[in-house]
This record gives sequence, C-alpha cells and structure tokens, in this order.
Amino acid sequence: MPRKEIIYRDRDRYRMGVKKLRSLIEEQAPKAIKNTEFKALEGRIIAVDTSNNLYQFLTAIGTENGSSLMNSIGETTSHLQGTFYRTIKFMSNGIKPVFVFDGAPPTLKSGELAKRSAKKKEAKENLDEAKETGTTEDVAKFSKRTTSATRKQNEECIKLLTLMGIPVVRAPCEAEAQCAELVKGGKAWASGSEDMDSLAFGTKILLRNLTASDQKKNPLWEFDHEKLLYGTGFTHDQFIDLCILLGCDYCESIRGIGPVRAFELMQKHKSIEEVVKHLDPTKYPVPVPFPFDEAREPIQEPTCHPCR
DNA sequence: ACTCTGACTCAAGACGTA
DNA sequence: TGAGTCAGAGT
DNA sequence: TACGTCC
Repeated sequence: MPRKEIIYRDRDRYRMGVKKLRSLIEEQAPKAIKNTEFKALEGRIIAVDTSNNLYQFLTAIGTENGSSLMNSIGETTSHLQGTFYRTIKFMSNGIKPVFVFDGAPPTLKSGELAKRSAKKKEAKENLDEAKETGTTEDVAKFSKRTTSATRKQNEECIKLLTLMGIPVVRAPCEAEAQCAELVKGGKAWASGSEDMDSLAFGTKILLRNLTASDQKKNPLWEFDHEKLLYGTGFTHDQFIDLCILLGCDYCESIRGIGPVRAFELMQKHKSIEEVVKHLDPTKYPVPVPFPFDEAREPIQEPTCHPCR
C-alpha cells in the first residue's frame, strides 16, 4: 500500500520533468525553435490536439461569477462559443485545421487518473467551503479546478465542427500521438499541442501556444524535430531515451538526474542501458522497478489510427 | 558554483469598442 | 496542467 | 492596449 503512494508521487515529478524539455532545447539546439506567427501558417494543414481546449473554454469564457455561458434552458455553451470562434480564427488566417480528440487514456496512466480524481474531490470540497464562507473570487477560482468537460460537451463540439465542414479525428488513445501520426503520414504539416511529448512521438513540427489568446504574452513557437536531432546529435530513439530520463508518464525518473545531467549522460552513453551502467549507485540509486524499456514502446509505437 | 527538488502561486478564449 | 520563482539540500 | 461582453 505505501508503495503505491510513492509511485503516484514519482509520476507527478516526472510530469514536471517534461516541461524542462523546452529550455533544454533552447540551450542545446536553439535552431530547432523559432518564434513564428499566424500569418506564416497560411495554407498549412495543422493537426490540433484538443485535449485541453474544452477545459480552457469552460473555465475562461464568461466566468466572472464562476459559471459559464448558457442557453435559455440553462445548458452550458462556453465550449461551443470557444470552438466556433477558434475555428473561424484559424480559417480566416488560411489555416486548415484537423481537430484531434482524445480517446481513452493508456492503461499505464491509470495510477495518475486515480490521483487526479482524488484531487478533483479535494477541489470540490474547497469549492463548497468557498461558497459558504469565501469571496466571489474564491468561488470562481475553485470552480475552475472542479470543472471538467463532459462526454456530451465533447460530442457537441465534434458535431459543431462536422457541421462546419472541419475534419475531426477521434484518437483511440492520446491525441498528441495521433497528431504526430498524421504529420508523419503526410496528412498534416504540423501538430498543434501544448505538450512537448509530441516531439517524442515524432511529429516533424510542433506548434505551441496556437491556442493562446494573448500572443504578446504567449508568442507562437515552432519546434522542428529534424533540427532538434541535428542540433543535439541524437537519433530519434536516443531522444526518446532522454525524454524518459526527463520524465514521461510511463516510468519513474532517477532522483538527482535533472535536465542537465540527463542530457550529458545521454550524450556520453547513448542509451539508458549504458547510462545506468555508468551511474554511481550510491549517489544515484535507480528506482526499483525501473521499466525504462517498457516505457519506450508506447512512445515509439503508440496506439493510434495508422496513416502510413 | 551548479544542479535538482519541493512547495508555492497564478492563469488558463475571442470579440468589438473606446 | 504548466510556468515561474523561491529556499534548501546535494554534487 | 485595456476592458466589458459573449448566453
């Protein structure tokens, strides 16, 4: 029982690691990142990872008092408003979006899911408390944490997009993986996602902040997979190993190995097997178990509809 | 001096008008 | 959930 | 650019 607790905590830590990938790329392969703008994407087909979108709409649109926009019979419409206008925005910039919706999360993530639902429950309690004793700001703040898109809202957005003539793909599993597959298969030019995992899944181009309303504060970034490999000298498989060391969803990381050491070790030893062999086990004990080899598979060949 | 962790906080869209 | 920042411990 | 409004 206590062991499970540890695993959940480590999963959390690992997620934190992925975000460090951006600054790592900035330092080690600066040419793989460039600042771009909507106008530069004219005519491009972009596979848009919608995982977070509905949540963003539901929490950002019309939420001054903590509730959403609603129709005459009290049904929430924020997700439709957001989806509609964002799609218009893409189209009027000459961008051809393909919206990719999440399917079931991979089984390896079930531990994380359990933890997430526990957090939701905690947030719900905070919300109830704020409703009784807190300010309206508190209520708005905590209601954002309890918000999540329903199955029905997902289907409504898919229907809206279909009626607008926009292609929609239902990913069997993770949307980022399906986006990468669409790009690798030549169906799309880039993935639009906030998740750096997209590069590990092998998308050729990753666009970040495609969904930010304030382009001054959150400029649009373009990551180039090929230039990333060229700049770091890694093969794609070595890059995946680096991501696993930095922290992915599928296995724990090694305490004390952050972005700097992980990068140096991978440059020197070229694979996790060799890295582990050369680690001082007294300074950097490897987690037990440490299923890094099993972690490679869902990254190299994730569950998704094949496009090749 | 550098690296990593952990605990913390905050913000999360798009439009038109002034 | 991710990004930024801080203090504190380890290398 | 900031801000109020979208239902």
